[in-house]
Amino acid sequence: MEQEELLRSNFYRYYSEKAMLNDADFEQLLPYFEFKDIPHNQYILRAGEVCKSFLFVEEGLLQFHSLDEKGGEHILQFAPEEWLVSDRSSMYFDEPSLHYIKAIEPSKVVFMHPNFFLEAGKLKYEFSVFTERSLQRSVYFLQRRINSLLAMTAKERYLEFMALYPNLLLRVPQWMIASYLGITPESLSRVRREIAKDSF
Amino acid sequence: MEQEELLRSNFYRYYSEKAMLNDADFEQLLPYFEFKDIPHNQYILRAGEVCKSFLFVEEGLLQFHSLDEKGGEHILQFAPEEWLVSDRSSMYFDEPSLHYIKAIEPSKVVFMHPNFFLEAGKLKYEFSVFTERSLQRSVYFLQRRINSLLAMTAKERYLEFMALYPNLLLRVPQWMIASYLGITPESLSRVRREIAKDSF
DNA sequence: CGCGTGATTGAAACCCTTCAAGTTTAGTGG
DNA sequence: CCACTAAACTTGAAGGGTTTCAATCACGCG
Repeated sequence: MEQEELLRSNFYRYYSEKAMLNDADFEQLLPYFEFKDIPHNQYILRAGEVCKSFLFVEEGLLQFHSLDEKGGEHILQFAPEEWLVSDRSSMYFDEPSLHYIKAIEPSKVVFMHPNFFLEAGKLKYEFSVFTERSLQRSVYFLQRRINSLLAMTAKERYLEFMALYPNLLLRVPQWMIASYLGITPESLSRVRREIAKDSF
Repeated sequence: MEQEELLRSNFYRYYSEKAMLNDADFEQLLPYFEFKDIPHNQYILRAGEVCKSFLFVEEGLLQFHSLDEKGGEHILQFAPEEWLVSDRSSMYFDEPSLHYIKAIEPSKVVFMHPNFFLEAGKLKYEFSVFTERSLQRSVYFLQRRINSLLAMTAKERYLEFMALYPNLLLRVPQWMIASYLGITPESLSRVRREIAKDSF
């Protein structure tokens, strides 16, 4: 890719701001990342494959999901611009993934080789700190989600979703949000009617 | 504590086996950990407090849970012998916890100061690798749990629980397992009857 | 226009909860 | 060792929330 394109990217801006990587660092790291365009509905990872990259979403929107034996799709995570997604455990333990990663908008994605993190950590200590923080934060969000699924009704979970991800409400079809919340599209439709009624 | 007691502990055996720490290393790390006896039903962490330690369960059984506004208890994790538990995000981001940690058996617990991990990592590279692995694994289990809550019925979740934690079945009252599964004790009772019926 | 996808609505079925009994179990003190 | 008690577990009936299936509506696009 063009040097100039890199400098303009969210990817560059994100890691230079958050983790203090500079031009020279990116130069060094060139072997460990690659920009790719992913068309709408294209899979990046399928169950059974071993996940080989961390994905940074430069543009667009990805989803991370599983399929049950009846073919039902269960969305574990949405990843819009500036989000990282991957199947950490498949990658880390070199085991076949149980999950899928798919572009639900035409997307530009940075594929980061696992060594990207190792090498970037060597270049800047701040990078390791930032990476560690990200991992801790993702544990926090996972726990919070479990707590919501254990303790809240569908309506409460939807209200929480609206508060946490207001930007996704506009971009993601309702049936996908329903899948994320663990309910059917029909139920979500009724929940929304309830909420609309409440606000009078 | 006695030197000899340390050498006999699960804590010592665990980290010497898994992370290659030796006697001299433990000597160095003495300022960063402390054994405590926790009686049955005593809290180690309450919502609103900032979590200050990682806990290694030497003996006994801890639970990590939240309370909803109606006083309902929702168990996020059980921690039997040789398990680590803490509120990572409260600790890492120095924020008040939303959770509770309580001994549900008389327990012996090793309180590990956050610097334990920093210092142990300096002493043995294997320790950092092992710690990183543990964190990745815990992300894996959290994701798996979310997937179960999204995709499975109560019965399926209980069968999964039996397969994953057979030893806890004997030690934990059913109403706590129900809380972990996100159902009422009555429902779990009926689920169990169903399963018993199936096996004829 | 006609088609396909997503959203809504209705009715019945299902799963799970709630509340209110019982029953069993484990622990305690006499 | 038994009797008593409290806690845990079970069971039933009624109710609520969600799903399922089918039909309808709304919209964007060739």
